[in-house]
Order: sequence, then C-alpha cells, then structure tokens
Amino acid sequence: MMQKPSNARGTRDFGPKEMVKRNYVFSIIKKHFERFGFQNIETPSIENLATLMGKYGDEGDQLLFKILNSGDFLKDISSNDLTSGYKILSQKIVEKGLRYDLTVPFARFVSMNRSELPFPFKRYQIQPVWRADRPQKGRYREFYQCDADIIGSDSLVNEAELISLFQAIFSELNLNVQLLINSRKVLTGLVDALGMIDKFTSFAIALDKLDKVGWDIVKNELSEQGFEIEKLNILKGILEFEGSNDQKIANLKSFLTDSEIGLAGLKEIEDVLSFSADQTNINFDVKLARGLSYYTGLIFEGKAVDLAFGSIVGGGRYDNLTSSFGLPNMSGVGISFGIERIIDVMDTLELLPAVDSSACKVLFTYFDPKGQIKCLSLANSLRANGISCEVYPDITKIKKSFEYADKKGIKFVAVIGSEEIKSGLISLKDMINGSQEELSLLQLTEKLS
RNA sequence: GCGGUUGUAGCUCAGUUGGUUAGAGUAGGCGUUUGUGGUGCGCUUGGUCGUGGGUUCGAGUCCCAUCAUCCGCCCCA
Repeated sequence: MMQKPSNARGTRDFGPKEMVKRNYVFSIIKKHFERFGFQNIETPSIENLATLMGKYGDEGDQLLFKILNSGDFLKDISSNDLTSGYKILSQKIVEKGLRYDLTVPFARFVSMNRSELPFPFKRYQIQPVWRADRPQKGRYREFYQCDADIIGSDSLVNEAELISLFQAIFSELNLNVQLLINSRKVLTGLVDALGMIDKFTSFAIALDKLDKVGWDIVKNELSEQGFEIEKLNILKGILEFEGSNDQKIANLKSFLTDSEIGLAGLKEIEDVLSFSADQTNINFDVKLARGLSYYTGLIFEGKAVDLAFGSIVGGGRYDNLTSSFGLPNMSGVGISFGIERIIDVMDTLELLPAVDSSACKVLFTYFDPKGQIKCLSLANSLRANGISCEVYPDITKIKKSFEYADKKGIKFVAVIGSEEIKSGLISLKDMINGSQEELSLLQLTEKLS
C-alpha cells in the first residue's frame, strides 16, 4: 500500500518559488561578505560527537542530532550497558552527530589549519545546521546559518567593520533594522556593582527577557537569586534611562565608577561607536545579554523595526573559542545572520521578488519533427550568446506549450512551423501583451540580449 | 522537556443533537470548428474523514491511545 508521504518533523521543502526568494537574500549577503574580505569555507555536516558535546551547555547537548554507528552497533554492548541508562549507552553506540552551529566547526577548522591560514583570518560560511528542537513559528530542525567571523585580532576595528557589514546588507535588502549593542564587560560591571559577581549567568538570563516579561517578573526572579531589593531599584533606573548613546554611556559611567571592567566595557562601546559614521540605527542597550556563554566582549543583536519577530542577527566577541581544540589566546569576533527569519520577515512584509530574474526568456515550440530539429538548433544559437531558453519537448497541441510558458513565467514563445522554415524567420509572441512579430535569428538575439 | 490548538480531496474549508452512496470552492485532466496561453462555458479524475483501538444496530461526529500540526513556556536563529 502507498502511504502518504510527509516531511520529517521540523523540515521543509523549497520549491522553485521559494528558492527564488531564498537565493535573492543569500546572494546579497554573500556578495557583501566577499566585499568585506571574508573568505568562504565549508565544513562537513557530520562531526565527531566529541567535537560537539559540551560546547553548548546541557540544553544544547540534548538538542544534538546523533548518528547511530553503522553496522552491528551492538556487538560490544553487554547486558550491563543496557540497564545503565541511555546516556551511558549512547556513548557506546553513537560516535557522530550533525553540526549544531557553524561556530564550533569553525573553531575546529582554525585549530587544525592554524599553520596555513592568514591571520587575522576572516571567513564566512553559509550552511545548514540541525537541532532536535521542538519546531515552532520561525524555528525549524534544519535551517541555514550565515556566519562571518574574524579570528586572531582583538582590534575594535573588527567590531566596527561587522557593524558596517550589517548596515550594508540591510540597506541593500531594503529592510528597516535596528542594531542593539552592549558589552559583556558592562554586564559584569553591573553584577559587580550589585555585589553579586558570582551570579552573572542568572543575571544575564533574567535581563535578556526584560522586554518580553516586564520588570516585575525580572525583579522577582533576581531577588529570589539573592539580589537586594534596594539595589535592584537603582538598577531599574539605569535600565529605564532614555537618551542618546552618549548620554546612556555617561549615565552608566557614574554608576560603574568602582568597576574597572565595567568602565573598560563602556570605553569599548564608545570607541566602536566613534568608528561608525552612521549611527542612526545603532542603539546601546544595557538590557542586551545574549544567551551564548562564549561571548566575552562586545555583543550585538539585530531586529526588524517593522515586525516583531525576535532577533534576526546576533554576534559578539569571544576570547577562547579555539582553546578547547588546543589553540589558546585566539580572540575573535563574529556575526551571524538568521537568514531563515530574515526571509520570513521579508516575505511577510512583501519585500521579496516574486519573479525569477534568471528564468528562461524564450520557449521554442513547433508542430512537426522538422520544426523540432530547427528549434533545437535555434535554441543552441541563443544559448551560445548567453540567452537562456528552452525547447518544448512534445509534439502536441500548440496550446499546451503556451500554457506551459504562461505557468513558468517565460516571457516569449517562439513558434517554428512550415511557414517560418520557408521564410527563415521566427514568429515571436510576447506573452505579456500578446503581440507577435517576425524576426531573423540575429534580430531575435539582439532583442533578448 | 511542559501546557494548549487543530488534523475531512493536491490546496482552503463545510459537514447541524451519532443515521443511507461524505460536499463546495479552487487546483489538475479533457473538450469548447485543431497555428496561439491568461478571463468564459461544459464534462471529469481525486478522500478506507491523520493512524490504531473502543462504545453503538450504526462513528467524519462520542471515548482512549498514538502520530503530526500550529501557538505559548524553557531555550534558541
């Protein structure tokens, strides 16, 4: 019996129409990556599980897709192993996993190729990643990440370049965005000033959801962690402070006077902003925390202004990404474009092209075997001149080929019948306005070039 | 991992308190004086009602389970 086919959970097919839209966004991002001097690399979909495990926290480890060993994966398993729980057992029958992000494979790559790469090394990578997450709106089990990183330089010029890159890409995509920036050091300074330096992670997680859940919930969560109410009230004033980036920095300076690291963070933000000629869509936001634990310096996050859709860009500076692969002291900074969400947002705002600019321009059609042969050779002449075209494959009612061209959005149909073969001309019909004209091959080539 | 929503034709959905051969629109196919598409008209192919159990004389409709879906939460892009 035939069973109804379906996609694996959380995965999607992309038909020709979707691919036109996706390729449009991908190509613009790729173009700007290269314009800023980033070099393309790819890494395998499959990594050794040892490379991936422990890099994303306990939650992340659970979301890794694991690949069962091939062959008789049970041959070395004892009955004792079978009763010791899935965690122990899976270590013995699973050695590989699907990549969870592009950053960790990149770190492995840099560590392995350190002697051959030019440093600072700037790479970009656009590949799918997999997470065994529960799918939701804007969240899939297979999705593309689109990362650009600079590793091996701690200059703030790199941060400034990434901000320029961000602005260049969204300017061309014509999507209205805002970039929030902050520094992990400022956050550290804040926890320090609150006297709770050992609670940094809980503090960052609570702060990160302030916009979503409101101050009261964040306050309760922090006071349960042991933060003092009076100090939290002072914090509230800082978080709610409104003004220009410079005013916010000045305001925080007075609060962080005793925190060396906090002031250093503020200085970094000042410096990076001073590199940026256009600051209209850049906002210093103390509330920005970002979940990933490997960030150590400046962090940033991009959001669409016209549509609430979560963050569509994330990034920041990290100091020790490659140290777990045996390459210490490599400072890097990276930006990741959430391309699936960018596409979703732009699709909703109807900013994506509906027609394929690379589509065929002409469909050749005919009535008999003589016309068929003629069409094949005419098509190849056009192709030799860089014009994309196709030949309708079947001898059938001519109407069929017109419907086909219409559905595929092919703009012209060239008809070759006995009259055309006799005259040596081509009847070319414009499918948009319905007009028809007779052209020589030369005229046709010129018309479509 | 937790809570809720929804599963009927390729797609969007209707289907009254359980009651004969499960409907519509749209898409697809064929035709509409055969060398011309988009709009019209006529005909027509598609469904063991997500799957598996149960209650009943009788289940698309009620109950249980399971899978999928979408929406929240955790987390994340």
